[in-house]
Amino acid sequence: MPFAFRLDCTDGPARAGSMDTPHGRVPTPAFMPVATQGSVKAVAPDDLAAIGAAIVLSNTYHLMLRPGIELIREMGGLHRFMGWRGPILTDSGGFQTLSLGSLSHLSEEGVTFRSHVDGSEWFLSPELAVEYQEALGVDVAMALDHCPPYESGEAAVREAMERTHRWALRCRQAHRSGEQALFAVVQGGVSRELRLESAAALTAMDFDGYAVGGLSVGEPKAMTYETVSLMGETLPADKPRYLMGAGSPEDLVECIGLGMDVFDCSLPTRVARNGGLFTPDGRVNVHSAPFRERAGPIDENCDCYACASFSAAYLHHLFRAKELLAYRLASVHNLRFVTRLMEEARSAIVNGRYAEFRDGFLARYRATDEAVRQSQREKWRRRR
RNA sequence: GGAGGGGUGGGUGAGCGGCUAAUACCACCAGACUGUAAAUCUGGCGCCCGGAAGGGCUUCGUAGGUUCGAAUCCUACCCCCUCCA
Repeated sequence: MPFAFRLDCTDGPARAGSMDTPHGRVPTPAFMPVATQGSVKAVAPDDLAAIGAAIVLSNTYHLMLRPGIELIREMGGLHRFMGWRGPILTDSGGFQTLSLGSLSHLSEEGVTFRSHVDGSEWFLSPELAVEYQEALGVDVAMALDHCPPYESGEAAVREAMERTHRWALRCRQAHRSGEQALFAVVQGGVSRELRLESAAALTAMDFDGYAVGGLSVGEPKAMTYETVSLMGETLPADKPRYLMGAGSPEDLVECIGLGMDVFDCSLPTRVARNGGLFTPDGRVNVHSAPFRERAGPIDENCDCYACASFSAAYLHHLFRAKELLAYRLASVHNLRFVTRLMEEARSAIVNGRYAEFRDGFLARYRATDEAVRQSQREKWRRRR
């Protein structure tokens, strides 16, 4: 089955739809757990299925370094290799030109970089990124882009954007697979003008979907939302919009409201491994003292395996003892939290009550967050 | 009974005349984390005042002593460990 996106309904800028892929349907809004190296850290595919995750993201960059694209191809493709039957989207490695900036060098041809694994020298071009993703057999491939740091000047942002466009075209031309979708990445920093220009240039090349890249890289939140909002208004309505790298509960709820369909983020799983757990009343740290004797689950109303089966005190203990189960349970919980958030958002959109849903969620999530901070501040003050 | 070694902040354990309110690790208390080089990183951790800079007070088994100055040297005492009998 070739890739197809269907928009089911809208509620203001918010959209409910679905992406059909060779490995199944993805209802949107959708959150993609991040499986950088072919594994969502600390959780198994069974867990992902139980969580209700419809699609996961993996990374071409990491997989090419280890274990190597050719090996995965020989093992029957990434799906078989990692034991995941559902859809997979791979990032091209574009983000690593930023996050591993000190190890990489950009040229028009592509990016040369040193492996963080063994120091060896590697090269990735738009053509290779496409070839590799085809070899991995993933459902959605991303065009290689250049994601500049937030601190970059206007000229550098423009340069990165224009290079991204040229690379996107090369990816488009190199892309052969009829089954696999290819998404392009809009760049342009927080400049309205550049973003409009980028969206127009890439839309003209006709991709299967459009990602908004270059955000959540340290810019003020207001600028993120402003840019996302602009993209929600600008990108073609009949194609999926993927906001790359955003995944805090607040960002998800806000950005769905601004017209985004798909998200990925390492935050839920990374934060989980450090004891940070999402609840409707804000993020809590189960490693902290207040949870030592809490008999109830982390979140009374959560239907995840961790909350259904274990007390907060037990999770607290697992973290203190550095038991490996802690990472799994916490990751399962956070992934279920954001996945359920997607389900609830979709339902709200379908019922034409998205604004209400969003405002209600944010008010509660932030209010308690703020109350907790306030009480912490007072605690500090009293101690001193 | 004889010979030797040792007692340092919640724990392990450095220091062995001034640079030491005292290294480091752990524990503990917090914070950060957004297309994952992350089961990571950062800060705090004797008491009091201060937002901080900083200031004051009390600490290295106990009690004395030597010295301008002691966790560091001396004496006595208490306790612990090892080996021999």
